[in-house]
Parts: sequence; structure tokens; C-alpha cells
Amino acid sequence: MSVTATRKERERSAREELILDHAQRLLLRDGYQNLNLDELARAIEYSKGTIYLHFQTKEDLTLAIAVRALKERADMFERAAKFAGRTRERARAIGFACCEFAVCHRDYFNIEMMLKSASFWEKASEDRRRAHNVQAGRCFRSMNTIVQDAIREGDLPTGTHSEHVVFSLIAITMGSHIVGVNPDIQFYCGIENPLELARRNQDLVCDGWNWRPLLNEWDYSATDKRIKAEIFPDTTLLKSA
Amino acid sequence: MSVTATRKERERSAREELILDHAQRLLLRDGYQNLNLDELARAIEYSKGTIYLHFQTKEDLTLAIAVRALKERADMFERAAKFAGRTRERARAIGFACCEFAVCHRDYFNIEMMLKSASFWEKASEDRRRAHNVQAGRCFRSMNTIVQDAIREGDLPTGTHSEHVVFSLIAITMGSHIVGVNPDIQFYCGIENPLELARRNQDLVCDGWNWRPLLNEWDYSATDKRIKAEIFPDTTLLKSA
Amino acid sequence: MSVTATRKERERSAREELILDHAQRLLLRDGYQNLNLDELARAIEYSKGTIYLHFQTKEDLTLAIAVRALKERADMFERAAKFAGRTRERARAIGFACCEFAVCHRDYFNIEMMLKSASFWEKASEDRRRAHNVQAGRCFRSMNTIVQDAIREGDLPTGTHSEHVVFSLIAITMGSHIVGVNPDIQFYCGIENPLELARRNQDLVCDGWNWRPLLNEWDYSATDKRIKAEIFPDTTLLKSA
Amino acid sequence: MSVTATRKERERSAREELILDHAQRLLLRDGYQNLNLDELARAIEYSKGTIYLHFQTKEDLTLAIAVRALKERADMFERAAKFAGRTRERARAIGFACCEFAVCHRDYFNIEMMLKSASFWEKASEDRRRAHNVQAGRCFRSMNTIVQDAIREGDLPTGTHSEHVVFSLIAITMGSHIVGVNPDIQFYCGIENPLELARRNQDLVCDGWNWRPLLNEWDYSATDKRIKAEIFPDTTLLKSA
DNA sequence: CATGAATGAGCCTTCATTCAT
DNA sequence: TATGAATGAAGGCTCATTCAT
Repeated sequence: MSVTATRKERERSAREELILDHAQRLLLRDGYQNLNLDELARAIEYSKGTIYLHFQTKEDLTLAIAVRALKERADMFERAAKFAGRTRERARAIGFACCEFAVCHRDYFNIEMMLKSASFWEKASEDRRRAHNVQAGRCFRSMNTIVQDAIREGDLPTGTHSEHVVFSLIAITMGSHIVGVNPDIQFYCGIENPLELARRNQDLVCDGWNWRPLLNEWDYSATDKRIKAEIFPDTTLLKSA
Repeated sequence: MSVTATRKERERSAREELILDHAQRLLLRDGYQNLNLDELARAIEYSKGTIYLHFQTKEDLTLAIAVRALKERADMFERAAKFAGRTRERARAIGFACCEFAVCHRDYFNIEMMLKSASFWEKASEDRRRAHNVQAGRCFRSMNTIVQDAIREGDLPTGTHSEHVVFSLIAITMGSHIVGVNPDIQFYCGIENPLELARRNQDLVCDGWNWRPLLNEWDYSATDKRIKAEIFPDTTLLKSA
Repeated sequence: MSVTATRKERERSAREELILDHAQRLLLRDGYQNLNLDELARAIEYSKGTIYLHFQTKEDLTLAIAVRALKERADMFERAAKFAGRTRERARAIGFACCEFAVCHRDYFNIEMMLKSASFWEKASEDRRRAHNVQAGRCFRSMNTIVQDAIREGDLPTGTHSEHVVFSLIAITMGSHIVGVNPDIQFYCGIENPLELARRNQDLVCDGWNWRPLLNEWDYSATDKRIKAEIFPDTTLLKSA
Repeated sequence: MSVTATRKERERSAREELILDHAQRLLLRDGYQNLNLDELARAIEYSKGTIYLHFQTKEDLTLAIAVRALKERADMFERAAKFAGRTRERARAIGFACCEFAVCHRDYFNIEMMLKSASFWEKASEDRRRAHNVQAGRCFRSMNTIVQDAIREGDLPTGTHSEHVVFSLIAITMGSHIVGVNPDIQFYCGIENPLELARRNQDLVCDGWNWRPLLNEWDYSATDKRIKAEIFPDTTLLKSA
């Protein structure tokens, strides 16, 4: 590939990122239905036609935003899965990654909710749909592998279905994040730091599954320090680790 | 109030329910942005103008759907809260109510998600917003009271923040329902009956909080039978109780 | 039907005609691709939305214009077909009707040409397509019946295929009209009155088929006078008859 | 002019033909309004910019297609006009040429119809418009000369206006071709071979003008054989000649 | 000369909302 | 009170044309 071609390639990628950045911002501010391509074009200072050089439809663009975030999440999960330690410590690393992700993509789950409508997927490009599945699969496998290790190593009771553990962890995490950003619930439950609660909830569930070592059997604050140091050394977003 | 006025009042209410019934159906079928007032008018066999005699805007209508469902949920919660037994049994009754509700309003959480957008609330009527808060408060207090009782009675450890317990239960429940209906996750996690998993997840969290009696300390299947018999005798939707 | 309903019905029809009138004018001025619904709305002094209360798509509207003209043509043909006289005189009455029609709808054939594109018909409503076929059939049968009579009565040679005669008459008529309005051809052929030539061309073809009585065997100017008087008494458009 | 320049000139011409070939194909497949320059560029494997090095606008390109076809028609007409024989035989040769042309350019007349819109010509280049007139003139004169010869030689009645004869022949030919490809009319009139009918229609008109020798006074099938052999020896498209 | 990325005006269509009857 | 015809702003998408490289 010629030098010029590479540069163009880079420029194209950069612009695609630029579009996604602004689109994501508008999407989260206004919701999908109020996302307006005229405004987006104005924001990125490119024409509307240019947007369509990158994305087939508005739905395709929206899905691309989700895919990008999901890819980042999958990357973090795979990094976290390599953490050296007991299986529950490794799971904790993924929990850490998940919160880290939630901080950077505060409203990612809202985007994910937008994708619910069936008519949505029909209008997105085939490639984009495939990309979404790929990243979703990576996320799931990162966690599922650890749970299976835990069962094999005896950290989780024999006979536990790994998929059910994964499901409960996804549920408590997603639920915590979604509910945690709800102003009404924040008010009623007196929540200040939703992320902290999300991680505690994950602990509750792990303890519920009897995932050894239990919360009171291990110094997880030390684990957290190691996670932060070894896996996410550059992170400054989470004050406590 | 004259006899005629009362009859008219009743007719008005009946029509409002009719509108909400069909609107909810269409809303869940097509999503908010595809909810079309022309189609709704055709379905209810009244004119579009008539819809506007009941609801100020499309957003107001949508919120009314949510309020109606929420009210039903609050009613069920309050009924469940009166269940006679240990605090965790009463919480279990509410969990039961929540699943029961989820069965009747399979996609209520999707509607709740639609309400996220800020611009949405601006267009709903003040009265409707207030009504929503009232019902949300009822739901919260039903649960929170039980948790506080549990702390007072020593079923939950001293020093436990009741709001955090409530938060975790809401999170695991909402998370389980939202994640449980996701086809991708159903596929990855091999889920057949999301509701069953939702209830198990609630147990995990209660055990995590050390809410006595723990799962293995009590015959909760007997409790479930009583709940079904005493609180929801007419329910046939949940096969196992 | 109530009085009000009838009036509304009438108003609706009147507006539909209004839309068609202006749409036809713009269509012939600018061609189909340049027909602009914004401009049309401005011209009719109704909103764009109103246009869509009458016509499903732009294609549907265009086809409606063609159907309306075609219906008028079919009406004239059927009226002309009733002319009392020899078969060739009756055919002549239809030829007269055709020219009369061409005067009132100077560019009808151009509209008909627009309908060629296959993608066009897909976007028009089923009802409209059917209506078009109905009117086209009426036109054809009016003429074909006369030709069959001519064969039966011996005015046309035995063994003549009526459809081929009709085809040749349609061809010479359509060809004359289309070519006759072409400025280049008008210039080259020194044409002043295309209609007169169209009628003469029809005579050439009839003589070619040996349709009795031939041009030089009968006083067709007398026939023309009768046609004008009996069939189209109100017509002032054609100077010579 | 240098050798290089000549080669470039040739290359330029070749590419122009390539563009016209594909453009004509797309034009006839999709109609003018659906002719898409992006697709055309892809088809010719040159860039869109290159198309604009050859043609000023999309209209200019379309007109160029018409001009090219018209030139071919004029060439065929002039060749046919040289046929040795009676004037009506020579006219027949042109009729033959016309059908031959219609076979190779099945939808040429549709293209010709597209040129009707006034706004079209405004956007085509002056040069192209002039070229179109030149070729149209050649076609007309080929035929007109033969008719004038016929009048002079007494094959057509004295006093006949040659332009009117030409007009009627153009009309019957154009009409036959346009009407003949109309599926509705094919259905109604039971047409299988439109070209055959077109030629018969030409005969009807000639007989109508009393152009000697009449159809029943001469063995025109022999003429047709000669035409085919002497003028269009390479043609295999027309089965009967 | 050749490219093809970028443009942006333009257009069809939808649909929540209004209001005269 | 109930209607539904009328509105018109809004928005997604296209594509002929340009121009820097």
C-alpha cells in the first residue's frame, strides 16, 4: 500500500471516529429519535453526504457507536481476564473493568437499550450487525471462561451452571448501572456513588453463589490494589481501587 | 354531582382505559418512535381529536401508560408487603409480586427505559409527572419498610443501610428482567425461563446481605406456596410457586 | 348519506380536481422528474400534507392525471362510437374524438410516455393501476368493435384481423400527435396544423386497409359536419369540421 | 499533430464510446431519472471526474447517446437511399433501415422522448445540440429527397407535398415502434412481432398516398431480398427480408 | 490528465397537533 | 363534546457536480 493510501486510510479512520464521537454525544443527550443528522453534520463540520460515506443509514451509525464501545469493553475484559490470582479475583478484575468502562461510557447501557427495536436491526448494515455479535461474544467468553475455571478448580460448588453465574453477574451489573443513574432511585435510595454500589452488588452475588474465597475470607482491597496497578495502571478515574 | 355527570365520568374513564390498552399494545409492538396516533385512533375507533381530550401530548400518553402499570405494581407490592411471616418471607412476597407483574407487563421495563430522555418529561403534563412520582414512591416504600423491619428485628445485620439493600434488590430484579429478555444473552447463557432465574438472583442477593433465614436455613418452597395461596390466589401464570 | 357528507364529498372531489389540474400543468411544463410537490402545494394553496390525503405517492398522483385524461378519452370514444352511419364514418367519428381530445390534452401523450418506467408502477397504488387498465380497455374496445362491424358488414376485406387495423390506427394517430408537436419536425416538414395532418394520416391508413367507402368514394366533409353537429355540438376548438 | 497526440485522441474517443455504451445500457434499463453517475463510473471503471472530462452535464451525456444513435440512423438512411430501383423501392429500403435500426436500438425512441423537456436542452452543451440537429437533418433529407424524386418521376400524384408524405411516414413508423413495445397494447392487439406490423403499416400509408407501384402491383418480396443483399448484407437480425 | 472525496441543495414523505364544524 | 381534515415543520437520504491532490 502506498504512503498516500495509508495516510488517506488514517484520515478516513480519524473522521469516522470524529463522527462517532459527536454522534454518541448527541445520541446520549437527545436519544435516538431526536438524533438529527443535520445537527451532527454541523457539529463535525462536514456535510451530511460525508456521513453517508461512512454509514449506510442512521441506524447503521447508531449501531457503530455501540460496536465501538462494545469493542473497547471486550478489550478491557480480555485484559482483565489475564489477571493472575484466584478465580474470584479474576472475576473481580472483570468487574473492575466493567466499572471502569461504565465511567468512560457513562450511558452506554442506554445506547444498548435503543437497539431493542427489531426494525432497528433491519436497517443497519450486515457487516455492522456481525461486528456487534463478534464483540458481544468476546465479552461473554471472557467472563464465562473464568467461571468455568472456578468450577473446575473448586472455587464454585460442583454442579454450578457457569452460564447462570454469568447471567447473574451481567444482571446485577447492568441493573446496578441502569438503576444507579436513575435520578428518582438515587433520590429514594440516597445513592452518591453508584459505581461503588455496583461493585458491592457484584460481591453480594458472588457470595450468594458461594464463590470462594468469600468476601470475609480474603483481603479484596489488596486484590483491588493489584488490579489497579497491574491491569489498569493508567486509570485515574476511579478514586478508590 | 348529578347522575348524568357520574355516568359521563364513568364513560370517560372507560375510554381512557381503552386508549391506554391499545396504546400500550402498539407501543410495545413498535416502540415509542413508531407509535402512530393515526393508527391508535383507528384501533380505538375514536378520532385523533378525542385522544387529545385525554392526553396533552404523545409523551403525556406514554407516561400515562407507565403510570398505570406502575400503579398496578405498587398495588401488588403493598398487597405483598402485608404477607404474614419473617421479613425475608415478606421480601420474597414482593419478589413474587415483581415477577407476577413482569409476566403481565412483559415489556414494562422497556417503557420505563423510554422515559429516560429529558426532552420526554418536558412534554408530559405536570399532573402526570406527579402521578408517576407518587406510584414510584409507593413501590419504594413497600420494600424499604420491610428492609427496615428486618434490620430492627435482627434479620439483617445491624448497621446495614436499608436503602442499599433496596437498591441491590431493585438492581438485580431490573437487571434480570432486562437482560433476560435479550435474545443474544438468552442464547449465550442458555436461558429458558428468565423469571425463574430472576427469583434465584434475588435469593443470591439476599443471601449476600446475610438476610436471615438464609436460603439453606428455611423451607422457602413452603413460603412460596403460602404467598401464592394468600396473596395471589387468582394467579395462574406462574406454574411454580 | 347526510347532506353534510354529500357536500364534503363534493368538496373533496373538487380539491382533487384542483390538485390534478395544477399537477398536470406543472408536469407538462417540467416533466415528471422536475415535478416538485412543494411547488404544487404552493400552487394549489393547500399544504403538502393535503396532497398526501388524496394520493399515496408522487407516482400515484402522476398516474391519476393519466387516468383522468384517459377516462375523458374513453368517454369521448364511446360517445363517438354511437355515431349513426357507415362503419368508416363511425371510425372517423372516433378519429375526430381523438383529435378533439388531443386539442384539450395537448401533451397527454407525453404523460403516457412517462409511465413507461417499470419502477413507476410499483409505487402507484393498486387501485390507480386498476383504474388505468379499465379506461385503457374502454378506449380499445370502442374502436375494435367498429372494426369488427366493418369486417362483418363487408366494409373491410374478409380475413382482415381487426386488432391489426386498430393497431395501425393507434400507431398513426399516436405517431402523428407525438411527431406533430416536435418543433424540429414541424420545421423540417413545414407543418402548421398537426391535427389536420393527423386526420389525413388516418385516412391514408383506412384507405390502405381498403376500408369502404374510400376517401374518393364518399363525401366525408359531409360526414364531418354531421359528426360535429351530432356528437360534439359544443366543440369550438376545431375550426374545420 | 504529433503521433502521441493522435494516439491520445484515439484513446479519448475510445473511452467516450465506452462511456456512451454503458450509459445507454443503464439509461434504457432504469430511465433517465434513475441513471446514476456513480453506478456509471463503476461500470466503466473510470472515475466520475473522468465522465465530466467528456460531458458537461448529465443532460449533455444523455443527448450524446441520442446523437450517436441518430448518426447511425442517418448513416443507414443515406446508405439505403442509394438503393437502385423505383422510388417506392428506395423508400422501402429506408423503411427497412428504420426497422433494422429499431432492432439494434430497441428503445431509441424512449430516449428521444426523454429529450422533450425544455429544461433538458438548456443543460446540454451548445455543441451537442448542434450535432443533434445535424443528424436529424440528414435523416429527414434522405427520405425527403426520395419523395421529391417520386413526385418528379410521377410515382406520386402531382401536387403532393413531399413534406407531408415524409411526415406521415415518420408518424406511422414512430407510432408503430412506440405503440408496438407497449405491453398493454401488445396484449389488446395480440401483437407478436411489432416490426413486421410496422413495415406493413408503412405499406398502408404508401398505398394511401397512391405511391406507385402499389402493394398489389409489384413483387416487393423480391425488392426486400435485394435490399437485404445489397444494402444490409451483414444483417442477420431480420429473419424475413 | 485522472481521481474520488466532499459537498449541500433538494425532495419526498411522515405525523403530532390544531381547530372549524 | 367529538370529529377528522388540514397543517407544515422536520428529517432522512440522494446524487450531480466540484476541486484539491
